[in-house]
This record gives sequence, structure tokens and C-alpha cells, in this order.
Amino acid sequence: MPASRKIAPNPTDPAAPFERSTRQRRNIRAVFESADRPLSIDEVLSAAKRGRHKVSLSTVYRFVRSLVDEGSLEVIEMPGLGAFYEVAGKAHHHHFSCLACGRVYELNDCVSIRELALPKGFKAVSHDITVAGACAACS
Amino acid sequence: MPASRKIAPNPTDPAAPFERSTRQRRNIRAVFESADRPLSIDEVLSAAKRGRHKVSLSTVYRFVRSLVDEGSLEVIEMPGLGAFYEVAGKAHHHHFSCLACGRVYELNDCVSIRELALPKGFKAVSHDITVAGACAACS
DNA sequence: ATGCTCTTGACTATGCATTCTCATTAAGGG
DNA sequence: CCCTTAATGAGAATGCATAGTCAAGAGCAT
Repeated sequence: MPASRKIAPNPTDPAAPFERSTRQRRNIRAVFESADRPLSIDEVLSAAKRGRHKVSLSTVYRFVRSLVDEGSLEVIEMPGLGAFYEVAGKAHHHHFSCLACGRVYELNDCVSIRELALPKGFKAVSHDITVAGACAACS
Repeated sequence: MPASRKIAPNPTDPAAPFERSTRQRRNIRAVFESADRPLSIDEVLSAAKRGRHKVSLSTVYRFVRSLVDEGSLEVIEMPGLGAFYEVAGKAHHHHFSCLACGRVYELNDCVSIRELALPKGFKAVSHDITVAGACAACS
């Protein structure tokens, strides 16, 4: 197997396999780019299925995971609702979950937490605020 | 089966079976009463095992569930950590999770959220704040 | 102490989310 | 167009939390 067989080197890790741009991957990427809110795996799957090409649950899990691993997506753990994914690198913000439709929204008007009165010796590293209720579409 | 066989009627539901006071139940109740923080099932189990009588995982799950059903305990879903249980009826408060030891604490100095600037049409029903970091014992 | 029956413990089973397997499909450099 | 090999789809497999099963054990009214 001559070196020339290698299609293209991966700039970040030459040992890593080349990543091909497939219909499914472009599709899934587009779903996140056009989404204005964090998505669950099932939401990604059904949105991707609306495209012209078939996409499987396996592929969604696989590709979402690799996007998380490479840092393009962030995982949001919603209490009781499981994992949601949103494009990484956004400004600090929190989330709203609609009790009726189950969708999760970003709250960009960030509610700043004033000095958190933590017990003696406790050190805060991060905080999360989740508001639950009814979204505009459901109320 | 004469009616006199019935040990004692359950005031809330006469058809429900009488609940016996066993060592295990007293033990589990005591664990929650002496705990100053929400406990996971595993924490309840190991704390209960420190007593003089044996307790099984099944019993912890069963009894905790019945305590939740009867309203004596509340479930706290901690993002990524699963379910924790705390005695019900406490004043509104939030939680702190230690990234080092995994314990969850109550934050009684409640951080009040000022008017949450929700998007148009959104209605808040509840909110949760979770602070993560290092607890006094771990920092 | 007795006996009825609720509880327990030690499994096994279920539900669910996620990952793995592998034969088939298709990127894309040459 | 060819060929190598990564990617896909379908389903099986896994991992984990929780619930169910049932024989043995233990409250508690009598």
C-alpha cells in the first residue's frame, strides 16, 4: 500500500482517517446550522429524514458523537430529558424546556446570577439555569 | 377472612395494604432524616448498610419509591448524575453538585432569579439552578 | 406464642439510550 | 472510470437504572 493511496491527510491528526463529505453528514450539519435551539438525537434524526436522502439512527449517533468529540457541538444534559446538542462556542446562556412539546430553547437574555452565596469552603466552577414552562407555540 | 384480620386501615386508602414498620424501613427513613443533602439510591444503600441490619438494593428502590409516591420524598434530577432524593416540603432552594466526590448539596441561600427575560409568548412554570464545583470537603 | 400476610433479598427481567458489527454503498484521488 | 476504503443502514449487543418474581423471613393483632 503506497503512501499515495492515502486520499488526504488530516491536518490535526495525520494518523486519523480522512473524513468524507457524505450526503448524510452534510444533511446533519445543515440541521444544526439551521436550528435555533438545542436538538435531541431524535429531533436531529427526524429533521434529517426530511431531506431527500435516507439517514439512519446509527449515523446520527455516530456523526453527532464525532462532532462533539471534535468540539463542533456541545452536549446539554437536560434534567429528566436526556442529552441535547447545540453548536459549540456560543456565548454563555441558559435553557428553557417546554413542558408541552418537549423542545428546548436557548435563553439568550442571560439571567446573571449575582454572587452565589455558597457555603463556606465551596467553590463554584459553573452553573446552569433551566426554566421550564410553555413555549410560544404551545401557550 | 373476617374483617378483624385487617391489622389497621390505611386512612388515605382503605383498600391499600397496611404498611409495617420494619428494621429496613426505619433504617432508610433515618438515613434521610439525618442526611442534610439529597441522596442517590446508592448513597442510601451504603448508608443503610452501615446500620446493624442488612438492606438490599431492591428494598431501597422499593421503599424510596413508595416514599416518593406518598409524598414524603422529592426527586431531584441532576443533569448527568441521575436521580437524587430529598425530604419533601422544604422551602424553595437549589442544588450544588461536587465535581470531585459526586455529592449533591442544598443551597439554602437561594439565589433569587429576577424577572426572567423570556422570549415573547413563553411562560415560566418553574426554574432550577444547579451550581457545580468543589465542596468544602474536597477543596 | 400463632398465624396471616406484608416485606425482604436475591435474583431475573425490562426499558431505554447508546454503541457495536458487518455486509453493502459510495466518496474521491488517480 | 477504477479502486481503495471510509461511511452507511439494519439490527444485534451493551450498559445502566429501575422494576418484577417468588420463596423465605418477620411484623403484629389475636
